[in-house]
Amino acid sequence: MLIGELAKRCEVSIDTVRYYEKQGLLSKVQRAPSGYRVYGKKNLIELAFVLNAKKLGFTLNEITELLEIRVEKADRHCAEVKQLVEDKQAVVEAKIAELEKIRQALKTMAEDCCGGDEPAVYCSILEALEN
Amino acid sequence: MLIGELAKRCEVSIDTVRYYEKQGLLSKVQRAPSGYRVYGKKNLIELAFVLNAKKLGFTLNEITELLEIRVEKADRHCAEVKQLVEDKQAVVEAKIAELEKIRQALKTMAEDCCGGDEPAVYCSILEALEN
DNA sequence: GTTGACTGTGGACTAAGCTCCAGGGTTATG
DNA sequence: CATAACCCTGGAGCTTAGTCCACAGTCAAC
Repeated sequence: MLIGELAKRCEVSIDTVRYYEKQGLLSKVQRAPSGYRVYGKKNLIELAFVLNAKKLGFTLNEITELLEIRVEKADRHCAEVKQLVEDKQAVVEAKIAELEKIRQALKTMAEDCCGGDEPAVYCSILEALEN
Repeated sequence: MLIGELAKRCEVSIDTVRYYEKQGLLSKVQRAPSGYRVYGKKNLIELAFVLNAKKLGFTLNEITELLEIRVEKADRHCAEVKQLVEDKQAVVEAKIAELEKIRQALKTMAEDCCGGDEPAVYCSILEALEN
């Protein structure tokens, strides 16, 4: 499998695959005599791992750490992996809480505004934004 | 009031104030003979407006639009302002929904993991990430 | 009159995660 | 053999919202 097929299968761009490789997120890949990268099932799983972690909100740096544990599975503990997941969970929850506040503020603002064709001279939203 | 005081009052950096000015977010400010920027109450309110909008998740570009409406208050309608707020609300809600999904996925993963001192060879989290 | 705190400008740099490009080689198809 | 479709590398550029820097002028206090 060449890079184009891998990229298509994983629904990412070729550039992204090469970028991940450069960032050390993908292990060294075999090369054909032409210099083309040749991928196998292992590489596919590895890329899927990276992309799944991304979908869960992990940064590429954090994924590097996850990959490290994955490679050294035998010498690493479940506790380490779980910790990373729980840390991320906490970050996500904090972000949700913040967005909830914003959502509520926006909702209140929108509700207080007449929203009509009246000129905005006394618009309650503009006033609220001035403090 | 010079830039340092304005910045302190609004709890932003001096660089940020100058940056906003350069981006056209703050209207032209008076200058002392020395070239120092001299701010008044109007400028304070304007900066507060920008910062409040930022806190609500508006980008600087979107704030530019809000400011435009604010300046042309008389010729603009409440409906326009309200629309911007509602659009942002929708974006925020979408983001929350996405994060909720992630939160749930992380939670499930963490719960399924023993999290013990066992080597991570059969860690359910690592397995889940491989698809 | 000389510190020290403040302000000015223009431009470079940062984070993250790609995306695009030029200039070139390779492979499959007709 | 020609053409299209694919691949290679290195490096530049993009986005957003600033931050930092050098170098220089200004102002208040002692």
